[in-house]
Order: sequence, then structure tokens, then C-alpha cells
Amino acid sequence: MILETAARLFRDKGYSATSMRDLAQAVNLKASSLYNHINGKEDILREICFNNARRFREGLQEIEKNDLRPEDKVRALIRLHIRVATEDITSITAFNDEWRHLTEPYLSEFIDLRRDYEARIRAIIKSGIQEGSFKVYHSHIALYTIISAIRWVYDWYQAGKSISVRQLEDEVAGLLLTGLNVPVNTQIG
Amino acid sequence: MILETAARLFRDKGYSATSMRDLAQAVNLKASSLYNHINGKEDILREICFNNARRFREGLQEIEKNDLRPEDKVRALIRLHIRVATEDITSITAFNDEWRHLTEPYLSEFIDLRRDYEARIRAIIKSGIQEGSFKVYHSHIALYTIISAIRWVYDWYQAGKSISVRQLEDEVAGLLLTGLNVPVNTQIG
DNA sequence: CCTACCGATCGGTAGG
DNA sequence: CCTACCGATCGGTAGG
Repeated sequence: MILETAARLFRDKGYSATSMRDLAQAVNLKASSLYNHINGKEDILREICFNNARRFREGLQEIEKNDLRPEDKVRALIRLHIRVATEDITSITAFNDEWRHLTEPYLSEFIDLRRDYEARIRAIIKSGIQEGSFKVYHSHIALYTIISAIRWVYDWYQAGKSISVRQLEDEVAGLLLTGLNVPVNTQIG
Repeated sequence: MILETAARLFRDKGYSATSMRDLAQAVNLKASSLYNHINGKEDILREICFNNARRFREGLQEIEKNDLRPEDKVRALIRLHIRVATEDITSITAFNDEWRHLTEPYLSEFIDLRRDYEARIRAIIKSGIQEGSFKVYHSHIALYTIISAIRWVYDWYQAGKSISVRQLEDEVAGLLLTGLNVPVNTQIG
């Protein structure tokens, strides 16, 4: 309860601008009583950040285990990000925006986790380039363009609106894998 | 000088976690002396946010003025975001991450500007879909996938590294317009 | 541009 | 779980 409420406040006001008194009031406690449940403010942030990092890491591990073509791994990765984001949209926002308020040694640990995650995605992209199924780009550019595109889904996708999660997955994957443009030889105009 | 320094601090620590004393020290003043140059802390944030909003708005206006095919407008838009981000990478970070700390009525004004900006990009995408040069997606999905992909370039692009701005523009545009995948009929494997 | 200072609020603790 | 309270720090002002 405290964690979920904190995630919502962190999302709405940011970590630094959320006081322990804000959080206490939101869960109907006095500020001092919070310390029977947690050790300090940063504990909460730490939990949110590393919980979500684990969700992504486990999802990626699952993708790597299966023997898929690079294209299908990227597709699965897009699905993973959309699923994680839509399942717990509040805490994922805090995770994405507020991790930099972690202090050492947790900050470095978090950055290392992220670096490892990105390196593994880069390996997928590189293998696709090598076997000729992906176009030849700088893997750095392809990596971050794709990650950026899918990292912020929670920011604009309104669950329950006219677009289903399935449509969302298919269209984002379609756009990133085959592009916005209609190929010239099949074009109407 | 104050604005540039503040943008850097906001980027590194966040708006809320940056104190006027931090800023004063960074420009070799006492905190109270800052108020001879600015009216208050939020003044600085406001300036950063609306300055950058204007840069994007003017860039988009330029793109709209020229009679380009939708595909080339999207290409120009990608170039615009990359150019803006690489020209002033510090203040663009503060702009992207800290605008929500604006208070009313500026917060609403800022959100309205952004909404208008996005609506105009959506119009470009819709026109491309209508004339058959873009694949048929929900314009909502295409819009935000593309915007997300290009909004965070500053976050990962290291100027001066092995990749030039020109290569960056070409590859990001290539990826978003024609996709990561090699078309099946030209595939090697 | 500074010193001196304001009331408010911060994260957190003592003690019950 | 609470009341009471800590020292530190906040954005900002008065006055020169």
C-alpha cells in the first residue's frame, strides 16, 4: 500500500517534491509512523526501481532462452515492454523518471543493470544484422531508437481506449520492423 | 549564464532537488543576489521550457510551410529534433524532464503548446496515410512511436563520437520510414 | 552585490 | 500507531 501510493506520488510530483508527510497523509498515517514500515524515503525508491528492473530482466531472459529469429526476438521485446508498462503503469513511470535520485552504491548498481540490459538487446540487433535479416545500421542507433520508441508507451497509451493491447503490440512492431513508408513498388499514388 | 547553469543543474539533479543556493554557488554568488537577475526559481524553469517549446514550434512551422511529401516532412521533423537536441543538449533535457514542475497557469499553457505540436504532426501522418504513401496505422500509435523515438536522442547520442549528426539523421529516418527488417524478397538468408 | 534573517518545511528520531 | 521535537535546509525578503 505504501509502495503503490508512493509510486503514484513520485509519478505525479517527482521523488524530490514528494515529502514523507505527503505520503503519510495519502495512506492516513502520521509521517513518523511510516518508519515502522520502511527505513527511509530512499528505500521506497530503491524498491520501485529494482523491482521494475527485475521485471524487464526476467522478461528479456525468457526471450533469450527461446530459439527465435532476431526479428521475432525484437517483436517479443516490444511485447514485453508494452505488457510491463500496461500491467503496472504507475510504478513504471517512477522507475523511468526517478531512478537518478538513487544514491550510491545503488545508483551505480542500477545503471549497471540497465547497461547490461541494453547490451543484450544490442546483441540481438547485431545478430540480425549479421545474418542479413536486419538492415545495416549502427547498432547503437538502432538500439536506442527502438528502446526510446517502446520505453515511453505508458506515457501515451490509454488502456481501455479504442486501441487494444494486441493492436498496440502489432502496430508498434510493424512500424519499427517494416517502417512507416509503403514500399515504392506497391504504392498507389 | 544563470540560465545555462540552472539548466545543467536541473538536468543533473532535477528541478526540485536543485536549491537556489546550489545555483548561486555554481555562478559564484550568494543566493540572495540571484534575485537581482530573476524573480524566482520557477522563472528559470519557465524560461527554459518555453524557449525550447518555441524552438520546436518554429521548426515545425518551417516544415509545414514547404510543400513536401508527407515522407519528407517526417524526415525533416526527425532532422529538426536531432538538430535542436544536439545544439543545446543541456537545456533540452531540463525541458523534457522538468516541465511538470511548472505551476498554473503556465503548466496548462505548456501542455496546450505540446498538444498543438503533436496534433500538427498527427496531421502530417494522417495526410500520408490518406494519400497512400504511409501504411495504415492508428495515427495515435504512429505519432507517439515516432515522437518517442526522436524525443530522447539527446539521452544517448554522444556528439563527437564515431557517428556524425548526418549519419544519425539518415539512420533514424531510415529506420522509422522503412523499418529495421530487410524486405523478404531481397533477403539473403 | 552582500549580511542577516524570515517562516515554512524537510527527513528522521525519541519515547511511549 | 501517536505526540513532540530535532537540526538542516528551503525559497525568498529587508536593508544597505
